[in-house]
Amino acid sequence: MYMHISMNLMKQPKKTLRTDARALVESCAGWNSRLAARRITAFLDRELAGLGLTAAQLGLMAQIAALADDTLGALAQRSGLEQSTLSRNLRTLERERLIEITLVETDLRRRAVWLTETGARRLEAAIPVWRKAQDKLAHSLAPELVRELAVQSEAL
Amino acid sequence: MYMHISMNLMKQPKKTLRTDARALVESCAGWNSRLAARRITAFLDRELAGLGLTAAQLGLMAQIAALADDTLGALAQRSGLEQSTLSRNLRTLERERLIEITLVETDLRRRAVWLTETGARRLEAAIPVWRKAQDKLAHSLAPELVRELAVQSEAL
DNA sequence: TCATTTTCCATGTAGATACATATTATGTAT
DNA sequence: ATACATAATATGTATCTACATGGAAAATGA
Repeated sequence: MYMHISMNLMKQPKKTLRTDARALVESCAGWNSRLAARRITAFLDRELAGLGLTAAQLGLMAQIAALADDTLGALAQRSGLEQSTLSRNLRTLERERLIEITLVETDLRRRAVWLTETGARRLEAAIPVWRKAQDKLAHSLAPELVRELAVQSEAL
Repeated sequence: MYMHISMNLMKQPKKTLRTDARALVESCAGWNSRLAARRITAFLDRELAGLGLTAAQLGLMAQIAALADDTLGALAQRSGLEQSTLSRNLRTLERERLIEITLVETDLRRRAVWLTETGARRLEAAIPVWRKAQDKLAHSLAPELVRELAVQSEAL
């Protein structure tokens, strides 16, 4: 307590700031989670190279393939993506004819998404490659750990 | 094993694809790491609202404050960011006069970064808020887990 | 010293992400 | 039935991210 006061009086904000900054860099869940995500995504992108799908696109297409209720809102919810983000991410898949988006007859505000034949084939081809990549990745870190993190982060 | 063969012969690629897709969605380290990062970042952004720094900017400024050797290349290395990504992320901080980037006299290819007085004050103000946010976040997930993940992902 | 290579950084291009806002369609209350 | 509120999605704007490439400076080699 006294030390804290004296530090303030000593006017060495630079040094304190550097120390605090180092603590943040070391322990910040935000920074570290993004760092891990960048590295893992880069790794998967390398492994998936040549398949015509990035790791992010593969994930999104799997979400679409896995979904029964397939309106954009439900998909955004399940994906943990902003509705507007999803809207734009879908656009690139749509442009490549991997998915289709159409009106829902019973409610013209809604849109439904599904994989095209091309999209289904592309996803089907990517999955075994993804499996190998995931196994390889598991040598360095446990996917269940990442899964656990994703689950826990839902509460935030 | 027999079942696997018979499934292939049964030609139900749709159903198999859906099952595979669900497995991917559940377990993919890429998808899950990005999902967790999105959620954690969104949480921190909410907690930091009004400070004039996003979670990403706070992290980057802390990296700068923590760094002794402060050329862009070294910073990119330490940050685990692409050099080009770093270059652009710095630009927004520079525009707000939170950092300064100048030539290194002894090697005109290099640039050095540091916090301005404004930047240092902004960071100093943000740190206690970040600490509170990190503590609050720790109720839902362990930051050490995220840290561990970041460390392990370096090997990929 | 001059040509070549290498290093460092910026920029072109493009996808991923989110907040605020606009748009259109549906639901509701009078 | 009309006016208003609500819901689903798209769009404007901005940051984050990375790959490929370009430009300038330094290092290297002959």
